[in-house]
Amino acid sequence: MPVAKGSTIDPGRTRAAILDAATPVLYERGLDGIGVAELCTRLGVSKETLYRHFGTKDGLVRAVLEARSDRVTRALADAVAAAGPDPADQLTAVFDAFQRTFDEPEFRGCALLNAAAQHHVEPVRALTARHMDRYLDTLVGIAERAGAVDPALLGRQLLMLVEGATVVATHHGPTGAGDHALRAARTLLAAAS
Amino acid sequence: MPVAKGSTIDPGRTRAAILDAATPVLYERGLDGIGVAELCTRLGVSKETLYRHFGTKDGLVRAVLEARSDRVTRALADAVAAAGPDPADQLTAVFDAFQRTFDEPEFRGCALLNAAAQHHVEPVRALTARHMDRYLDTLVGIAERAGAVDPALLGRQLLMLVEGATVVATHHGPTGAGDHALRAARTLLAAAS
DNA sequence: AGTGGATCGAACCGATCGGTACCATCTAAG
DNA sequence: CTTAGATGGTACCGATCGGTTCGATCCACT
Repeated sequence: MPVAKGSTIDPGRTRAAILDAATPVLYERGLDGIGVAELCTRLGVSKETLYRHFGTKDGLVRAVLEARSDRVTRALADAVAAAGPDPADQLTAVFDAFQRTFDEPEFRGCALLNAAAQHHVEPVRALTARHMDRYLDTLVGIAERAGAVDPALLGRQLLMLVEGATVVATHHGPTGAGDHALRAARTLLAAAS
Repeated sequence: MPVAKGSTIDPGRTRAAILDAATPVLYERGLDGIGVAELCTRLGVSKETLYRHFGTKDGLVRAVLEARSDRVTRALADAVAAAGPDPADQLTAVFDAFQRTFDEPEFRGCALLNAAAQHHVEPVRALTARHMDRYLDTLVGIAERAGAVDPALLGRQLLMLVEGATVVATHHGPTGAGDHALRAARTLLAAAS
């Protein structure tokens, strides 16, 4: 049956729906862990539609990763903004937000880091690098507001704690990872100003 | 031509040679980034020999990862042991050792983390988890010798710095990563005793 | 009413994959 | 010298992969 009986034909919506549906599947199975055929079955679209919208499997992958990076980065910035003016509170907001993702049953590590390890080709690695730059911007901002002597250094150290907590939560268990990293971050913050 | 003209026929040596030669190739290309046929060409062995020794591509992968984890873990423990009794010096030895690997031109991140992200199936993930436990043992040891109030906590925080430094060095550039992480680690060490 | 575009389902394509089989040839040991 | 086992090279197998094509069908717009 071509075209679902009650479905609305709207290319924009179709594209967005594919993106939303493909994101968790590619995250769970890995970029190469699922073929285009099975992926289309799961998404409820035909291969022709997928290829018309994204051209290539890699095109879909890039779109998914970009959207994910945008969403996560925005969520983190929002959490920081909602935490008030105190840099210590902002740090708490950051690591609380990460702990919430660590505790999700589907958590499998940072999607961007996983993607870079899987397709270690330039286009994907560039997205991961940009993702990390965005994190770094947020963290350096906190360091600056805290009056750190070397905000760039403290920001990078905080980035290491964020990424380290993610890795440890992925491979050594999520319990307490956010809190342990937060306590370390507070110590660094207190010592840097 | 079967059997190289001057080669020694010694199954043990052949197996070890395959392991040694396959390790950098699988690291550089990714576990799924190279097929068995090309891999065998690079290693200079026939597919039959490879399959006789390792049974499966996954068997080879597991053997490579185990050997790599053993080697890296031992090198880290040796570096710590050679640093003398001062926990601060031992920390320096740890992060200096990591910085040296970050600076290698072939550096592509932690091989075990990459593997877990690529083949995210249980056998490989278990190896990565064990690898991380080994790191943790070494770091908790340093925390204990430093007289930390909660050595398990400090050890886990140091693990986050180690893994975070690795991730940042991989995706944001190796320059100074080890040193920045070391300074953070020293701060934590000083504050924890 | 009718036209054009979006979609589905399925068949199909060439390439590549992991893995197996076979045989000629060489080494190692008796 | 002989024999058993290890190896290289090559061809081969079935499965799967990303991607293309085609026709039938349905929606959206005029």
